[in-house]
Amino acid sequence: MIRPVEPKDIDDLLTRSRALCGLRLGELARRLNILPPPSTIRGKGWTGQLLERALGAQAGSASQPDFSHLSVELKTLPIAADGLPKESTYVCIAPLLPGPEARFETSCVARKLSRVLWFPVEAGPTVLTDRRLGRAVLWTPSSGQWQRIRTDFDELVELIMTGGVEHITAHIGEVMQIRPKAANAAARAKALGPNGAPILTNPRGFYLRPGFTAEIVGARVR
DNA sequence: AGCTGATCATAT
DNA sequence: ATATGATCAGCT
Repeated sequence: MIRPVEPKDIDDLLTRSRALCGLRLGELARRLNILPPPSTIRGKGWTGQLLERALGAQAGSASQPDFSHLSVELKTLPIAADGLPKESTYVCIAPLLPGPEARFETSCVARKLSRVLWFPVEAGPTVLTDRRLGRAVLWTPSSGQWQRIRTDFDELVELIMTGGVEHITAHIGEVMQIRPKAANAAARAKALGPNGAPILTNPRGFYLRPGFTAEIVGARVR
């Protein structure tokens, strides 16, 4: 295995994914001739990018699902020693101005979450290269899950589109929240201000809460 | 101990 | 600056 091509269909993708179950990240990186980062703090997105390579996803920062021809988004999910997701999961950038992205049906949230291949990965104190891959789960939201996602989306986007972006905190939302998503707190993006006038604010992103992703992958509780 | 706000790397 | 991939780390 050096640089796999795109999987031809969903079954192909799942077969490849299952073949990686139990593998340590260091071994996978070695097979792909990819160097591990010096530390997790300097390699926050490394695990996800490693899996993209391993499964033949299209690299790049296009606003498309990782496997666009299959409409499948790939997400790694860090699992702590207790079997539960350790972190929230970034979904996409939150719209700060009116437009198609502000309506749920045509939002990045709907596009990204319609089909997700969740890849559990050991997290915690172990060194990055010793972490093992888990069993991948292909997920499409149930009607109830869509409903909960949409309720949070609508509440959050309504706040933004009425000029209340500065009032948003990560406390809002049952399964999905909005948090800063930027290089740092000084980054600015154009948004709708309180009086309909444009303002500059820190860019935000949608994140799925750990409790929700635990439900999705059927994380064990001990 | 969990969560929110902040941050790190890479590509376009 | 905007998008992708995420985890860090201080505060409650």
